[in-house]
Amino acid sequence: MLTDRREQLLRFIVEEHVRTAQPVASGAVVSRRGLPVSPATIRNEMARLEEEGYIVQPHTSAGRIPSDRGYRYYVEALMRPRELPLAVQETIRHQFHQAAGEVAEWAHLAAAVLAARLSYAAVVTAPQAARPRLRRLHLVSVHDTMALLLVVLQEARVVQHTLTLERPYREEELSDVAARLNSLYAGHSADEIRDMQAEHPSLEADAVRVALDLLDSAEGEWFGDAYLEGLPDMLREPEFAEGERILNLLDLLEQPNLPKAIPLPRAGQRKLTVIIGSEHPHDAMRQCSVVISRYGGSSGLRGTISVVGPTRMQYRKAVSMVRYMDSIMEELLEAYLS
Amino acid sequence: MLTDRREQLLRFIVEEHVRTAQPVASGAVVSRRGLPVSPATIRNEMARLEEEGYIVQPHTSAGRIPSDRGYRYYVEALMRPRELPLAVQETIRHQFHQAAGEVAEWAHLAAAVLAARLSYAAVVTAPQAARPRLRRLHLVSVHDTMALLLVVLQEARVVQHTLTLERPYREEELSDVAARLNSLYAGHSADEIRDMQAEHPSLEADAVRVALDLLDSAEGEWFGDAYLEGLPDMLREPEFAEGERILNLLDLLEQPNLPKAIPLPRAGQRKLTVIIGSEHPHDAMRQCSVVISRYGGSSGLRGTISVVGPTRMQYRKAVSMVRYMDSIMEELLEAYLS
DNA sequence: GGTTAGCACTCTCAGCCTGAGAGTGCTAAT
DNA sequence: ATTAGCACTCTCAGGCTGAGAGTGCTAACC
Repeated sequence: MLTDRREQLLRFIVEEHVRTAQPVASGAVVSRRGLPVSPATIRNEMARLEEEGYIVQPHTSAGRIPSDRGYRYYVEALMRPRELPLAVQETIRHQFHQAAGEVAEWAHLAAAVLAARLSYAAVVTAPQAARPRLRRLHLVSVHDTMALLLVVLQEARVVQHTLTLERPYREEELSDVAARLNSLYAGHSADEIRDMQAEHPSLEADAVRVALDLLDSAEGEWFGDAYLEGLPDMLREPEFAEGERILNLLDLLEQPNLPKAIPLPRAGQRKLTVIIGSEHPHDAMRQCSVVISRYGGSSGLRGTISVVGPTRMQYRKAVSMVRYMDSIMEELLEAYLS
Repeated sequence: MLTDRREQLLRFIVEEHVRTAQPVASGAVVSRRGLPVSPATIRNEMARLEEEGYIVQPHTSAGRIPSDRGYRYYVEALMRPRELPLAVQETIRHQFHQAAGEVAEWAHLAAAVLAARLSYAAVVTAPQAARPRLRRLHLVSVHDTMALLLVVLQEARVVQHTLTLERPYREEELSDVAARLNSLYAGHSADEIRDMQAEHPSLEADAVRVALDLLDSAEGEWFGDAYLEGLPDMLREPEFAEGERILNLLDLLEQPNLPKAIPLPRAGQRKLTVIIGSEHPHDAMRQCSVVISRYGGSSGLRGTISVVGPTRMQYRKAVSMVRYMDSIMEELLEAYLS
């Protein structure tokens, strides 16, 4: 445990460094806080904090900056999370009211709002059933020998695939096929459908096979519907000034790589998790911190909300923003998809 | 017009500079080509090319690099475009055979192939009707007071929106509504539907209104369905080493800004267009060249294929790749959507 | 014990100079 | 028209320097 004064000092160093992106010097601590002690005293305390690994010196004649361990201590013990101001809550809520026209749009908007308010990158995944269920399917003719199969999942997500027809079908025939399959399978998961073991004539069999494939590939929490916003904002932070770093992160944060970059917190863990710098499994992320939260669950639908910034992140603001977006997504789920 | 020897020289300078990313020196020209003249002769010729604006010297003691005007001359007169080797054509064709399951996937795959083969960024837009037409619509219940409206466009693209219901509807009621609207409106454009001026009861009216909105917003060639691949590859070219440049391009090439970055060639222009460096309207693109082509048209469906790279681009390869992808997209359109 | 004044020490950073190397332009001869 | 020869210009990496920042240590102090 740290003494009270050292905690205060660590807090100040973290917050000051986050603000200025510069090392914090002993003199600056005294003058900026009007303390009744001399810089030398602060230096002694700093030396102790450094011994214990909470802060480091970039070089001999620089001030101190927090280490990842220091940030961790700050997040755990010193941060004092705060609710978002009511006015901000109102504004955000209003934005969602305007645009709540579509489910995937929720996630997109959530990411955009997070990114805009924090100037970091934000990733939000659309709500997804842990075990995807078929809500309804449709067949639409697009060509003599081709039909479009639309699969609407429980969570109002639509996935599609084309089917090759072995003979031309009229639009009504296709509707009939879809209706028949719906009456059998609507509301069921892939496994349940497989268990039914029904025999189908050719086109129906094709449709069922493809629908099952689509259901299967809709499983897994990350894939398919993650919205990333604000990446350039984050990359403008001074720690990423070097081109090579930008490119590494760019590679890593492209859609298909997201799961590698941001590991999902285990289901058992508490709702909101912070991953700081060297705690990341992936090298390129070692200069970043992530605040991530899972929403949903009660309704069977889940998703994640996360913010990616430099380790020198405004943790308090990021945490309260993520918490709030989480609650908004929960509400929307509750209201529209239960 | 340039003398024959000066043309040869310009061609060599362009191709050598593209290969090495370095200024080309008079000595290098002689030794790398085994010419029976001395470097001094080359220098005299270079001085002439420079006077006429085809090449420039980064500084007094450097070799020459092509100016934008030099690249332009190269593209117009010296490049000798070539068909893609048959083996490559085969491989690519094969990839499309494998994955031709979905229309939007064509565009995505085309972008991915271009990016991978050229190591530049590629943008391909999915085929879109100039005047969008409704192929079919569907209504799916997702909640007591909410339904999902699916609008399938002529080109087998699906757009969706949710409707708020003023009372609960059964699934069959929704199907009936959709069926009625389909029998009236399937195959028509937004304007035609508006002209019919039909009166509808509440839910139907809502559905029609939203469907019209969706049809309207599906208009315009750029918006909605552009696939961008390979951006990091391009940004690794040495001309973009500086972080600030990367960020500017990153901002500009994000989905919503694409139309600003890559202006569409006018319909009247010839099929394939090359835009070189300073010819770009947008500042941040002045170090880039774009090879862009429009595909489709005959079937009423259109889209664009483009490659974005540094001005120091492998124009010949880029042009032949874009040409070939264009022909592939045409074929697919012809085969599946006519 | 904790605190502090004083000071030597270390390190970075920007500016400047330097020599090597690259490649040119010019001149005069062919 | 070509070219050998040479002076010239410019970049680049390396080394040096002085200013500035901030520290750690010591010895004195409360």
